[in-house]
Formats: sequence, structure tokens, C-alpha cells
Amino acid sequence: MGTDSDTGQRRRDAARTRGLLLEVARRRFARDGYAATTVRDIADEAGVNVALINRYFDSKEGLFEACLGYAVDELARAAGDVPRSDVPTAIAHQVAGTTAEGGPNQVLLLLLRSSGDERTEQMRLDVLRRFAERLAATAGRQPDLPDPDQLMLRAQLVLAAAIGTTLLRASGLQPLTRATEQDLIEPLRDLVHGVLHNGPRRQDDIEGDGRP
Amino acid sequence: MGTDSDTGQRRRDAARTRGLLLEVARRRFARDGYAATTVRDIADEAGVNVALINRYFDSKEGLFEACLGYAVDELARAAGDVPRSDVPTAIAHQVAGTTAEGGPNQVLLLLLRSSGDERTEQMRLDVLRRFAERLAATAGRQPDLPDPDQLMLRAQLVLAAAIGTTLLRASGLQPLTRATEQDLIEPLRDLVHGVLHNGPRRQDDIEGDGRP
DNA sequence: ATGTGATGTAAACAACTGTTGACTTGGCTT
DNA sequence: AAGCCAAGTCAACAGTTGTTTACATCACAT
Repeated sequence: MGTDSDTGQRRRDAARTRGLLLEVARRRFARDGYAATTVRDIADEAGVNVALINRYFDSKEGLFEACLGYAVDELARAAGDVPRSDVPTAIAHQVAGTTAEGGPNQVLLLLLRSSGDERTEQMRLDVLRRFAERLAATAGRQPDLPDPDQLMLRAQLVLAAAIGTTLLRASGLQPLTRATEQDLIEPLRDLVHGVLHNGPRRQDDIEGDGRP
Repeated sequence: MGTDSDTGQRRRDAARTRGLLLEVARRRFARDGYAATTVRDIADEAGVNVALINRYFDSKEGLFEACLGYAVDELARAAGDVPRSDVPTAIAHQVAGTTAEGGPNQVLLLLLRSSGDERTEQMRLDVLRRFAERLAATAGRQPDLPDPDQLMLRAQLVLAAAIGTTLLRASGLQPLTRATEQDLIEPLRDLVHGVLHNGPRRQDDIEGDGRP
């Protein structure tokens, strides 16, 4: 037959195993950080042998880089969906999102987990910078801010808020952790408008996505 | 003599050694996290033998707890200084502050570093919660928010922004890292007012600390 | 000066870390 | 059915980890 009778998937499938390792590694790295996560933890949870990590990813560092690459893609995809209108909603979605698995979002968490490696660290910083740039370009076309550096600073502040919120949610701080995506939208709207628009927020301040 | 001829301090001083270990540990734990920091790193940087960590703090975990305790005290002290008027300035000071050593602030960073220990974790969460409560009580007396849980959520969002900003600054993200305390005050003012006051920010919105 | 307890050191421990090489097993081709 | 290579396992490796034990040394009271 060549396939499992129950699941229909082959018992030996390199792609599937590789993907499984990646999935587990993402969760563990995001939740516990790089140093606190052991390759045996990952392999055991994935149900495969430790040696396969080195076979498919060369090293623990390589596996982490692959996870980071996934986070980059995922973030780019999420950022591409934002129509330039409702940034706060997109952020709330990203912060509260479950990335298809049920746990906390992972993507933003991975972005601030660090191995010691110089190259990986640079990669991580680049993503953060690019994301903040996109944030600045999308949400901040207001003429109030003269200095482009000022705008960038404020965009990074919004990014910092998103990341900090994600972290505190992952820590289990209540009521922040308990809050749903809907609960977060309004406060985040106020935050983004406060930082980026530097002024009052009215209901019809959002163009194109507000209620009719 | 009993003292060093140069420094005037005794060559064997338990209190001094203990303090030295604490100081180094705070910096390393804050910068690299719990798991990535080894007791030998700490002892070497402090210039003493590794065994002294276990003598003075029982274990690595005990040393970490001591660091966390320091952070708690420091934060309580900083929070006590805020006269209830200018919260954003206090936050900016805390985010950009150097805690007397020159490096990034440590205190807020320590608050999100985690060992695996359950008891320590609970301690960490308690501090965060109390700090957010104080933030809510101090800055949010506005009648706009009916639900007290809503106010708490928003206060925790502000805390999240502060912590996230600290983390991104520690990561070396520019221009956020380069920004001085003065540079951060205004954007943070807008952020706090946006989240907690939910409305426009005017120059004379601050009571007691604004320009005459 | 001298013993005595506090302070610091050195070396070793057992457990755990990432990694590797030799080996076994499965699935496909022929 | 046989063979062959990819996919997976096993066991060991060298180094590192936190911790402990036995030993040395300084400071101070006597």
C-alpha cells in the first residue's frame, strides 16, 4: 500500500517530518525562547528522532533560522492584506491571532526571540525595521509630523506596543490574556491614533472600513 | 591593615561580593534572559568563584529571584515618585532610564525574563499586575470608561507598550534605540493619552507639570 | 601570636547539551 | 522478488551546565 491505513499519509515522508519539526519548533521557540528550548524537546514533541533536526536543518541554529523565515513570510502576508485603511484592526488581529494552531500568535513572539548568532540577529532586526517602515507608510500620511525620523520613531512605538502586548498575553497577565480580538480593537485604535495621528479619534476617522 | 591600599575596601567582604554578583546578574539576566545566562558567566564577570553564587543565593534560581526582588523594589520606588500628574514623563524616564549603570534600563526587561520556576513566575505576574493597577489608578480617573475591567485592560496596554519599547531598544532597533528620553516623552504622551484618555491631547492637558 | 570562623578557591560530580557516525528499516523501481 | 537509496533510529561523543565537597586563606578576637 505504502500509506497509513488510518491517515492516508505515508509512514516515511521527509517533507511531512520536516514540516512537523518546523511547526513544533516555532511553538517552542516562540513560547520559551531559543536557549530554553532543547532539540530533544522539539524532536520528542514531534515524535521523531533528534538526529533528524541536524539532517533537515543542519543545526539548532538552522532550525531557528527556518522558523524566523516562516515568521517573516507570515508577517509579510499579513501586512499585504492590510488595505491601508484599518491598521489598528490588522494589528489587533495579529496580536490576538492564533496562527492556525490555537496557541498565542507566535509570529510576533518569534521576532524578539534571539539566538546568539550575529547573522540571525541582523535578519531579525531587518524584519522589525521593514515592518515599522510599512506601518509608517501605511498609517502615517498626516502632515502633522515634519521629521520623517519622528514618524519612524512613532511607528516603532506602535510596533513595540504590539509586541509588548503579545508578550504580556503570552505571560498570562489578566485581563489582557483573556481579552478577545474584538476587545482589543478599540483600545488599539485609540493607541494607534494617539501615537500616529497625534490627535482626537472620531468614529468616522477611519476611511473605507467604518460602519456605513 | 585589612583593607586594599588602593580602593580602601577589604579584600574579603561578603556583602560587597554578594552585591557585585547581584549587579552582574541583573545585567546579564536582563540582557540575555535566564536560560542563556550561565552562572560561570556571572561569576567570571564579577571576578569571583562560581561556588559563591550557591553560597549566597542557594542556586541560580535563587539569584534570579533576588534580581527580580530588586526590580520590584526599584519599580515601586520609581512609581512612588510619580505625583499622579505626568505619567507619560515617568514612563519615558523608566523606558529610557539607565538605572545608574549606563546600559539599558534592566528593570522592565527583568520583569519579562522568565525562569521556568512556578513561584518566580507568579511573583513576576503579581508585579506586572500591581504596576498596571497603579497605572490605572493614577492616570485613568476619566469618566469615559464605564467598565473597570476596560480601564485595567487599557492600563496593561500602556504597560505593554513600555515593555515592548524597552525590548526593542535593547534589540538595537533604530531610531528607537538612539532616541533620548526627551525624544520619547512626546510620543509616549500621545500614546498614553490615546489609550487612557481616549481623546484629543492638548498642551494644557497635563495638570501641574505643564509649562506655565 | 595564635587559633577560629568567615570568605574564597579548586576540582570534581552527574546530568544535560548539540552533534555525529554507524546502523536499521521502509518504500519504490526494476 | 531483489536491490537500492532515502528516511529514520540508536548510541556514543565531547563540551557545558548547575551544584557540591574538600581544601586554602584572610580577618579579627583573644
